[in-house]
Amino acid sequence: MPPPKPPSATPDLPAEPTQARRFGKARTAQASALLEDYAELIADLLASGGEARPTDIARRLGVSHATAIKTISRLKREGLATAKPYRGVFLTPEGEALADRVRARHRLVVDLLLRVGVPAEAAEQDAEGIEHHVSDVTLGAFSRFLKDHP
Amino acid sequence: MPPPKPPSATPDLPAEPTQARRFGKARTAQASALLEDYAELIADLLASGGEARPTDIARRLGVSHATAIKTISRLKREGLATAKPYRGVFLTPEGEALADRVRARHRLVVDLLLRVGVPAEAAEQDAEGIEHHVSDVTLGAFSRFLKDHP
DNA sequence: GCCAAAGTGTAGCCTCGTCTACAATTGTCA
DNA sequence: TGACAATTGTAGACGAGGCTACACTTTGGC
Repeated sequence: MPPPKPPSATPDLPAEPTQARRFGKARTAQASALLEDYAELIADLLASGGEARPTDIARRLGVSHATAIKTISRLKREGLATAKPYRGVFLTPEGEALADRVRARHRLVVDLLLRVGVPAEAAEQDAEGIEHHVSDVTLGAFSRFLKDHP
Repeated sequence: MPPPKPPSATPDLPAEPTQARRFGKARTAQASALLEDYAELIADLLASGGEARPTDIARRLGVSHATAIKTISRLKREGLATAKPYRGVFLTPEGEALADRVRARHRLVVDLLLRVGVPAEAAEQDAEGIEHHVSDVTLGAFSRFLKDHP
């Protein structure tokens, strides 16, 4: 490859740092996505059934119980959950706060999708993946849009 | 934990299989996200600069060149790209098709976000993460919404 | 009271995506 | 022409997230 192309081989695309930052953020967002899903699900189970058991969590998420247990360990490591052996999982205050935020965001994303005409089934499905990448700014815009276009 | 709760410990949440399917899909979507980003970027570089070099790709994506090269290998393994040592990267027809699809989807997602009032900067940023989780059904809805609400 | 089934936990393995460090190639310019 | 700087490629490590297989608790029902 020719070295003398002075600064970059691609003059017209957006400045690299911007694009790199964007991709990087999308990558890190994905990293916390799993924990968010777990927190939300645990909160749901606790609220409705009273118990959050690894096997139930695994079944809901479509993974093996071993995987669920491993991720629950990570949740504990990050201070989001507590669990004593053979005793079910609970959320710490931070875990609950996270779950609340996630739940609100999920609802908002689904509502927005429905509002722009996405069928319910697809809205739920896609929201599961989309929600983890919606920034607060965008969330605010969604909420405003829904208020103005009921 | 009590064994005799007949079918499940959580009676009121949506049926497990549905939810598991949703999460599973979100997980696999994320798996192809990287390849999609690479394909799109390579197409951009090829179109504008004429060359797609591993180092440029790495810089744009904000990763080390080693990471880029490894991912390019995967692209080749999956039949999306071709590359000879020290000679730059090119897309196969399938790779180009993928890039086209990804680019169109990206544009549609950004447009939709802008249309509902998301600031340009946030729209671009969030779209980078969101686009990989937007199904064809949802994409169709977006396109219809934009046509009906110009 | 015991016991078998269900749930829980552990170990070991795999792939992906990322990195750093080191080796090899290229191509210009002195 | 040959050396040097940049690019490219390779090796090895690591953590996340997944799985299967195997071991250990718990607990209701007999």
